Amino acid sequence: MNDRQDAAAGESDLRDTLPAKRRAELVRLVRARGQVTVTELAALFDISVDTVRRDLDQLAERGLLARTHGGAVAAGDLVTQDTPFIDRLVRQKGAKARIARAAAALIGDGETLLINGGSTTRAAAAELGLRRNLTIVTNNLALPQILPPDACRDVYVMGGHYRHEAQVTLGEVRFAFAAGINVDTALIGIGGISAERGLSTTSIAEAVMISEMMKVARRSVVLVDSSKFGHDSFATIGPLARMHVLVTDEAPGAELAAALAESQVDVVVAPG
Amino acid sequence: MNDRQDAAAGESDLRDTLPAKRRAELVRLVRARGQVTVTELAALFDISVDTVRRDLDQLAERGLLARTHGGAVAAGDLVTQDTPFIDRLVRQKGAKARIARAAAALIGDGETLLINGGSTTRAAAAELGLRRNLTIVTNNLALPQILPPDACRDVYVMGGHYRHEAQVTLGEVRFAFAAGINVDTALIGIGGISAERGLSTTSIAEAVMISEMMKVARRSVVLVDSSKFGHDSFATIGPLARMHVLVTDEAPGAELAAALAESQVDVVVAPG
DNA sequence: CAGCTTCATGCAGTTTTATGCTCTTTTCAG
DNA sequence: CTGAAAAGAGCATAAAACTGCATGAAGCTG
Repeated sequence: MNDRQDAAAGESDLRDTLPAKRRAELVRLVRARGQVTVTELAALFDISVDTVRRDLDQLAERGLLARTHGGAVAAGDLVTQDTPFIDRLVRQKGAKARIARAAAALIGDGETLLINGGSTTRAAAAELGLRRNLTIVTNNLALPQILPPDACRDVYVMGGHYRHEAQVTLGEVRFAFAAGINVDTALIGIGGISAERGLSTTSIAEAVMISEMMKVARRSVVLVDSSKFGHDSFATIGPLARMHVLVTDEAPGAELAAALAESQVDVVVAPG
Repeated sequence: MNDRQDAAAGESDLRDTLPAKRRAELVRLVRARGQVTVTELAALFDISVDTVRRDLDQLAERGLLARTHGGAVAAGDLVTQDTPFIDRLVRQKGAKARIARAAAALIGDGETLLINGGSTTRAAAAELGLRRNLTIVTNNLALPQILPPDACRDVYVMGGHYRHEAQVTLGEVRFAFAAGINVDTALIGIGGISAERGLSTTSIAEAVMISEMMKVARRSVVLVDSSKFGHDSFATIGPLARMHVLVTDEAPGAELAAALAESQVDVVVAPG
């Protein structure tokens, strides 16, 4: 390793930087290079590998990068996709799978569905193996491949700008909804839900997309696990009353439960 | 930088990648090429064949690819295509990959591209690793994941009806092109080409889609291997004059060559 | 300012992971 | 049917990760 001057610009004298700035620098590095190793960073910042590891863990927790054995890579660069096969019908007992099953149970044969991105809705889609003659519209590019083929009469993918990290398209609304569709049910995964701020998600584009989806659906089913109760994501989608059914893994607390009741939302708690 | 010349752009310097990133890269590779061999990967990543095998096994377990004797193929390809063994790789290296490289060489930095479905255009897209600031619009749902991330400023996916066998969307044209786009170049893979009937492909919907794509592109580049010379697919796209450049692996015969010349089509024969 | 807490850091010991090597078994092509 | 290539099963090793702990700086409190 080099003592001081590094070849690449912007990496000179990274020693004696404050922890917070060091982490910011670290994120910049991993984004620029694509990948970094723990030992490499330790030498670069002149700190121990333990500190580097702790930094990386913390940044990974915040979703700013993806931790791997030996180092870290840029956030979107890892494959985290689940198995696209139907044998998941039995497996998995986590909250997400339970929610997925409960949500799938709400769907009847022949329905038209609108499904947005996110791992929970993806899991729900995979649980639709026993349904028939479904028509499905989605902005999740991974979904068509994992949908049980026998269950779907037609699958439509919404066009738009591709967002690499989430494998979804997010569009100028005209672009996505030009056909003017109407559906029975929208299956929506979100980022946060609270009594005060209602429903929220990570980006404004996605919030707009979800809002549009809810408008064209006769019934809006929101899938969210209990860890997101009382937590608000960046972009607000709308008030609780915008959804008709909430599917989750644990009963919400008193405040949220009251707000949901007032908004006439059916709450489905997935059985263990 | 490298002492080994890399077969394709976007595959440069795959050695010394972190295990997790290497597997992600591996998935991208197999999706782009359709299939890969163990020995080839071992050389590419500079690791032992044992490690490659373990990687492939693990990824197959997660359903991200399908394992075969000698290598692996893309997840969906095992069922739909009759791929008994990897010998197709040899054939592909001969024709498809050469065409892909030659086509990618026609693209400059900052261009806007329209790319349709098909394995040849998919291979060409994977060769764009050295380009920068591309804007890409496609109806191929597998493409966004195999496009070299550094090469693309924006990726748009066209909405429409999902066709499972080909992993593409085929739309009511309004649905797909509502935004009214205009692009520099259309990269088009087709099913057949002949002096009498011109360009053709497998389905009417796809023929309509390709026809629309060619209309909004300033330059239409058609990719087709020599086995399709003189062969007509089910649905006619239009006359030869609709395209500007033909990229193929062998010079066409006299009759077709004459027709191409008359239609003022530039013929690019990919070097061996 | 003394005493307390919090945080960041580094160190040592243990556990896990990743990798390559060898040997045997299986698969595939001619 | 036979030989070569590929796969599978152990095994050894080195790197990385995890755990608990000690240290020292910074910040807060009365």
